[in-house]
Amino acid sequence: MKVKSSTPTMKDVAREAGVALGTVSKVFNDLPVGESYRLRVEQAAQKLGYQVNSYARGLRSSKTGTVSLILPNVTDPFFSFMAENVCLALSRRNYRMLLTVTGSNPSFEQQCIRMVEQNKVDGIIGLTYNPLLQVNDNTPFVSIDRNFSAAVPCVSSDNYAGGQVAAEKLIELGCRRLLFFRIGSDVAGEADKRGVGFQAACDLRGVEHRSVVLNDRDGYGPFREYLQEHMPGGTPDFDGIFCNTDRLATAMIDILRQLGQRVPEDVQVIGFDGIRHFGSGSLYCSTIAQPVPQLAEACVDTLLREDRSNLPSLICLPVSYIPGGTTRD
Amino acid sequence: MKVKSSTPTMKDVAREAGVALGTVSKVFNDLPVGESYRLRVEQAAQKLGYQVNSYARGLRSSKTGTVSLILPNVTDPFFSFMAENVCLALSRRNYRMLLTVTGSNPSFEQQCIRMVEQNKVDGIIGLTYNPLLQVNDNTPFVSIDRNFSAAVPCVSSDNYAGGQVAAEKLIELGCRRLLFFRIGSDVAGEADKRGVGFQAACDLRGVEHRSVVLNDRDGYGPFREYLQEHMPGGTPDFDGIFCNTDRLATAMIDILRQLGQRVPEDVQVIGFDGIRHFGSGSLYCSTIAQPVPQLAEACVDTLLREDRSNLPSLICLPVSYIPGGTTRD
DNA sequence: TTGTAAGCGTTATCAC
DNA sequence: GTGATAACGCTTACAA
Repeated sequence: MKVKSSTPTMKDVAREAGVALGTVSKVFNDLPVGESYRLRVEQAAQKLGYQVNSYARGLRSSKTGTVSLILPNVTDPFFSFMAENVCLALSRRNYRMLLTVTGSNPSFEQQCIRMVEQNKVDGIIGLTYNPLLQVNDNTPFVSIDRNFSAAVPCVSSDNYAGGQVAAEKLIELGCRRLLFFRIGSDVAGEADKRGVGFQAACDLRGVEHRSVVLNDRDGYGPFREYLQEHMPGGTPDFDGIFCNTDRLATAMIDILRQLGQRVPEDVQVIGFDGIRHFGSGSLYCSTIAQPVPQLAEACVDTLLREDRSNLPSLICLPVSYIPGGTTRD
Repeated sequence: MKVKSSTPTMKDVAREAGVALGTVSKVFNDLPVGESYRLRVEQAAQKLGYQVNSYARGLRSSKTGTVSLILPNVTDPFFSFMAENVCLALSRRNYRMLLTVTGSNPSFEQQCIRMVEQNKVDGIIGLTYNPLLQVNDNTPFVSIDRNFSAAVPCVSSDNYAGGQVAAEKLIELGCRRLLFFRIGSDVAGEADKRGVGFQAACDLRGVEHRSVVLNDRDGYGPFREYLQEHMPGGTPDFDGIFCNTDRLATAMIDILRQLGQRVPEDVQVIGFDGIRHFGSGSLYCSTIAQPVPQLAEACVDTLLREDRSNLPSLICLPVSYIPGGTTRD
């Protein structure tokens, strides 16, 4: 399976083709070259198995064909799906992906940025939690779900609309006493709009709603307590819950069932993300699905745009409601 | 959040520190340098925010500090967990990870190898399905789960022992009529030993066992039919199933339940991998868990070893049985 | 349109 | 131990 080879250089190709070094370079950069020359160079390159050395090219022209993706982790299905789609979108454009997982550690995030800057990538796509992140001005950066400033394009789902749709669906399906559960980091992000949209839609329709908002470090305990306390005599004083992620939703569904409630008969639940079961591909819950392939494409597209003079500061992609068995539809 | 900077070079650091260029280089390569000089250089570098340009270094010394990981996908929890752990293991050693997903497409796998070779990575860790994969002899390569030849180190779980343990557990828990279900690619791999170990252990204990072995493209249909056909009058003629992956196990458990069987009361099931539920972190089934962090560490360790003269051709790491509710323990 | 030559930032080889 | 200098493989003016 292994194969010998003493990596040929442009000089070798030039000699083989009987042309000058510069001509070979031009061929590989799609610059105008006499057709007969181009052919000879291509044949010579083929014969020698030549490939441009991207480090030499990177050194000379600061174009490395590499983009760095920075993610908190890649075990969460949303992130791993994102990683896969970014990787594919980059492959299509003949770019490579440098992946770094930060464990949501702000200082490590900063360190990663430094490391990839040193590595001279053509750009960075980051889903980070460090609000003070310092990124070198000449490294194109696209943020996922976090709006740093107008100068840094942010790609996200239409979280606000997603929250609205969740509320409308629950109401349409008969709910009148709604709950919004949210757990996440303290860092402000686009995802916060899920709750805002949800509440706005409830208010608009005059439907009662309450919120429980926690930080990651609180764990699910307070949610459980809330649910328990709001079931006097075993009957819940709520009939629908919108959770800010599918992960939270599945956890809440488990708790509800443990507490003797039926989902979706007694309580309907909608999550957010559109995570699918690893085996069957079915949903864990009814959900507002994020368009991950499109998000990935938008990130790559925005990052690699030729003209970076006036980039959009926010790119919002439409979400879609998908029934997943935890609502009565 | 953005910050100005016109990337300083070694020359700048040298000037700032009042030393020669070569001295700066030595400091950054941990070569012997007078202590006072080292200090001055470090201060100057700090002050200027200098970082070595890894492309220049890569061009000159062919050490790029980058390793490529090639995986079929990163949405399968086993692969994504692997990716994350490889990434972390590399980060610890100050290496970057270039990730490529191949979609199990053999020709694309080959193309990826070419691409990363062009990118001059320090090594490749690959989980591939192309049996004819051509890898440049001077690019260190470590294979996951596939034994190409003695020259290519392969890292895998102790699949044989895992199969044995699965059989022993099921027998210990009262099973007497066992089934082995396997689905996967045609390409021979270490994972094939799961079935071998299972069967050997059954034979050793004189316990009846049958196998159903399918190819990915067959889908689960034939398994369902097999199960149905082997339940005359609703009573299965088997009482334990070992599946070659957790994914398959969860699918079979679903089917068994649809067919009116109770798991684990009527039929006990053990899977392989140790995949955990994305939300709760609980297992999907009783399983033979692969030591993914250790596998990742072993890959990186083997790939980056200084002395590559006599590498092991196979590194087998111990697996462990974990009850997950689909066995009676 | 083609060939020549000067670097890009590092590392490594020498004299000092 | 330290400091000039020649590569590494490529791109890109610029000259032919």
